[in-house]
Amino acid sequence: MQSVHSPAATIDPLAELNPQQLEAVRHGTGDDAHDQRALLVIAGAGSGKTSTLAHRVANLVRHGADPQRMMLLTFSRRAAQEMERRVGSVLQRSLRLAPSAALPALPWSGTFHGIGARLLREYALRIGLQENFTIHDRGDAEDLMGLVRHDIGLAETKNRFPLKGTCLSIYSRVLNTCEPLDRVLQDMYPWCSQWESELKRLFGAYVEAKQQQNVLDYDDLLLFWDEMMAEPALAAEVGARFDHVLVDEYQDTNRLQSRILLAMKPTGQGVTVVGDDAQSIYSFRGATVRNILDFPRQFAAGEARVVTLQRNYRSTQAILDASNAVIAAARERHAKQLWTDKAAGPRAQLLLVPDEASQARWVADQVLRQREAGCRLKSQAVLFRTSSHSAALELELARRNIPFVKFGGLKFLEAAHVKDLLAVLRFAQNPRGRLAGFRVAQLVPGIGQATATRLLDAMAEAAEPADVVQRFEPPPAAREAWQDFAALYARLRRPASDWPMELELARDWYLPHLERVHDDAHVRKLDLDQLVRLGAGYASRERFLTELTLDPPQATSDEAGVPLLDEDYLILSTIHSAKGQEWRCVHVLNVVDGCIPSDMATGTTEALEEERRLLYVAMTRAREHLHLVVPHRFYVTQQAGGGDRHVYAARSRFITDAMAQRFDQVTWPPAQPQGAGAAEPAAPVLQVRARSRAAWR
DNA sequence: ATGAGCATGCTTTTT
DNA sequence: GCATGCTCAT
Repeated sequence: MQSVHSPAATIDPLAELNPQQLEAVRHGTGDDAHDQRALLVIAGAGSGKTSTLAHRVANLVRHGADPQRMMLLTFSRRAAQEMERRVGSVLQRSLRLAPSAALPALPWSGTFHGIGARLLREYALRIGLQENFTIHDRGDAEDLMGLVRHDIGLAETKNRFPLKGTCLSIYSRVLNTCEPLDRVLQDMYPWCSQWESELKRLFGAYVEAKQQQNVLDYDDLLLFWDEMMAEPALAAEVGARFDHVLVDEYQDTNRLQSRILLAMKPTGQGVTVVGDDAQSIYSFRGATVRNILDFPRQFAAGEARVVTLQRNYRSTQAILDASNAVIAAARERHAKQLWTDKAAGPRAQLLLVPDEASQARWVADQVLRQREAGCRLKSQAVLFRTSSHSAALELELARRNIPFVKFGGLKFLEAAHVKDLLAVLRFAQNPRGRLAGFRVAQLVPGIGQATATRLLDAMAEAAEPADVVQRFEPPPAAREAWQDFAALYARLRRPASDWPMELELARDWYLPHLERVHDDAHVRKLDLDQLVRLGAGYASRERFLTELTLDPPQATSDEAGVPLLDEDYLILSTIHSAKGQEWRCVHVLNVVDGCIPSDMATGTTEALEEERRLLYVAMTRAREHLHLVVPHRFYVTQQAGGGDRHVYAARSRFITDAMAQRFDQVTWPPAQPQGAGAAEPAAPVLQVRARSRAAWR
């Protein structure tokens, strides 16, 4: 958001744009209508990218484009909603709509995977899919890979065979990068190269299993879409449905995604992509910067028009100086230097603290200090490489009653009880899904693996698998409990939908089993209640299941419910989840070697370069204040409670000595003449307070 | 055949 | 510190 306007003052919203933004917004419309080339917008951090894209969409609509015939591919549903909101606001101002006028909906906006799922469901019958397919998330996909791996006898090889997770990563990488298996093995998984033929066999069987079970994994959503586009008639039909296809964060797309885009719009007419190669941080998922670098020369009708946005509206010059210095050391990049006419502002700070505990204390202190200085908690963020890095800080914040919301690294959908309840719904949605069925059947006491397998085999044989559930004969001990489940299942299978009522029914059936199996059932029940509340927001069971797996709750606030949103709270986020966002004040934790770059990622130069861009992304989120915290002693995780194994960490290699000159270097706590007590001022205070509280109990 | 009880190992980022 | 995988008694 680059500036604030009073609604009355602005009639031509384009007046607020700079010449390059204007060029991007107007391309192909008005005076420019003769130019129907594809458009590439290279948008540096904070250069008003979202605003430009929103204006472009609004401008197209003003020139007669139909929002129903626009495809907007964004990185998350949140980004899609934000885009919809801002397009609406621009249109409202430019067309002088009444504030109450209905904003144009962009029904085809979402992630590649989300849009893929919708298209595939719509075209299912024409491309040989059943339209009630369910979607496996990463965990499900791994589990299925594990089962298949076991079934075809690769689990007990003489030399250890790659784990199921590794197998899935390899499989996924082959598809997303469109590279042959041997190449991928050589480049990324050299230690698995000896298993090439076995892996090939495994992947074949895995694909077979998915198809028999009417399930798709994440990669299938792109793969089948791509295959659909390889059929000229279908490609033409789908392509013709959309006059405009706009892709945000193009630097984080992979080969498969760019192929889909090209197949839909081979001439490039109506195509807009926006991105910044310096912010590419998803290569672990197969994304490649080549997409954005090669984009201009891909289209039949000629080279794409390229517009570069270098003017930064977000950060002070001091913050840009520091960020520019970090990215300037990158090996290969689209040369570009961000500039601003904002005041210099305070220099970025490099904070040297003794350990993680003091890091947490310093950040908490600093957050409160900034708040006193008028910076709301919501305008401040703490960023970190890995979700677990915020653990110490979370404790400290809780102790001081500082509310926060954490983005990224959420494992809500991975909790066993949440998976159980969702499996019931998925089993009802798609009776051929073995994973869900297997899980659900074993919830019934007296039914274990053997009986569950018997059930699912019978279902796989049957023409109407759902009927098998009703007439299935479990062992006598399980008969009564099975009847209860069969009744629920019949209810869930009724064609007339009574969503979200059926979600409650499923939960009510599940609760006794939850209590039987888990001794912390009361805690887990809260998650289920949350799931039920979440479900009420979706139109149908299918939409709920699909969108929950493709776009799971991002933040703990999604769990905590709406009321919290009114309050002020601090943002905690992984750097990945901070993409596209900005705050007045940003703290980056653990700017030490081993964390940034992660010690998992120092193997190849590519991986290392990505870590550098990650730090760059973190730094460029800041508008006014930027603090990089460097804890000197870093505790080793994964050790039994109370352990004090630690390593002495060095400042991240991305901040060289020369670069450090651009920062204010501060040591905290400041050295005391006597030293004693300086580091732990909080301890005695807390004791006194605890005692005074205890007096009232 | 089931499931309780114990040992082991693995931990980045996300659609 | 948690989930998965194993063993063993029922």
